Amino acid sequence: MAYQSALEALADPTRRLVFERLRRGPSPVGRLASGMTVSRPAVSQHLRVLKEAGLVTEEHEGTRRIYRIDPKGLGQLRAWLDQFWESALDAFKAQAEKEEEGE
Amino acid sequence: MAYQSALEALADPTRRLVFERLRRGPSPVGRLASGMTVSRPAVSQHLRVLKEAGLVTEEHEGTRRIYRIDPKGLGQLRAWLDQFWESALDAFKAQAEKEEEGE
DNA sequence: ATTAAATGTAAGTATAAACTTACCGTTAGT
DNA sequence: ACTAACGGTAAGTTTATACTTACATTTAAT
Repeated sequence: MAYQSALEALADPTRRLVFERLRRGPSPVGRLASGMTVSRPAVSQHLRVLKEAGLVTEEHEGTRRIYRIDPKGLGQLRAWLDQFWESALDAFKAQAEKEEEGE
Repeated sequence: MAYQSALEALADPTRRLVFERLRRGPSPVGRLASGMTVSRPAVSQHLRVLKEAGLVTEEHEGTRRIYRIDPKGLGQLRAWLDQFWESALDAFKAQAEKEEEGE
C-alpha cells in the first residue's frame, strides 16, 4: 500500500536528483544540497517525503544525518509495476499477431 | 529519457485508476469514464498524459478510440528502477552485516 | 558555558496541474 | 442531409506543493 507514495515521491525532478545522488552512496544532507540549485531546507523537505515513502532511511551520526537508499519502497514499486509488465507484454504480443493475420 | 514522464504520469491517483482499469483489457474512453467520479473530459486529458509518457496506445475504431497499456513506457520505467534495485540491495546487505559486527 | 556546525520545522508565496463546463470535429446510421 | 454518439480541446478556477527565509534544536568542540 506504499507504491503510491513512492510514485508521488519520485515524480518530482528535484527529488529524483536527490535520490539519484544517493545512488552513489550514503550521504549527509549538506553534501547532498551542495551543488544543487535549491536551498538546503528544500532538500531536507524532499528527504522527508522520500523517507515517508520508504525510499530512503535516516541514520543519526553526531550532528549529521546520513541518508541512504532503502530497498523497501523500491521493492514495493517494482512489485506493483510487475503486475502490469507481464500481462501488458502478453497482450501486446497477442495484438501484434492478430494484426499480422489481418494483413 | 522517458521514465521521467512515466513517473509523473503514474503519480496522479486518478491516472493510476485509469491505468489500472486498462489492466483488465483495452477499452474506449467512455467505458473508462463511466463509474468514475471525474468527468469524461478529465479522463480524456489523463489518457493524453499517459499516452505521451508511452504508457498507453491509442487506436481509432470508428467513432471510438481504444486505449490499451503500452509496454514501452512500462519497460523504460522498470529499467530505470532496476538501476537502483541491485545496488541498493547490495548496499543494504553490506550495511546490515557491518552493523552485526558492531554488536 | 559559549560557540559553531548540521539539520529539521514553520510560515508564507508562487506556480503547476487537475478539474469543470462549453464547444468543436468526426464517424455512423436513418 | 440530419441527427446522434463518441471523444478531443479551450478557458477558467481551485487546490496542492515546491520553494524561500527565518527560527529552533541538537551535538560537538574549546
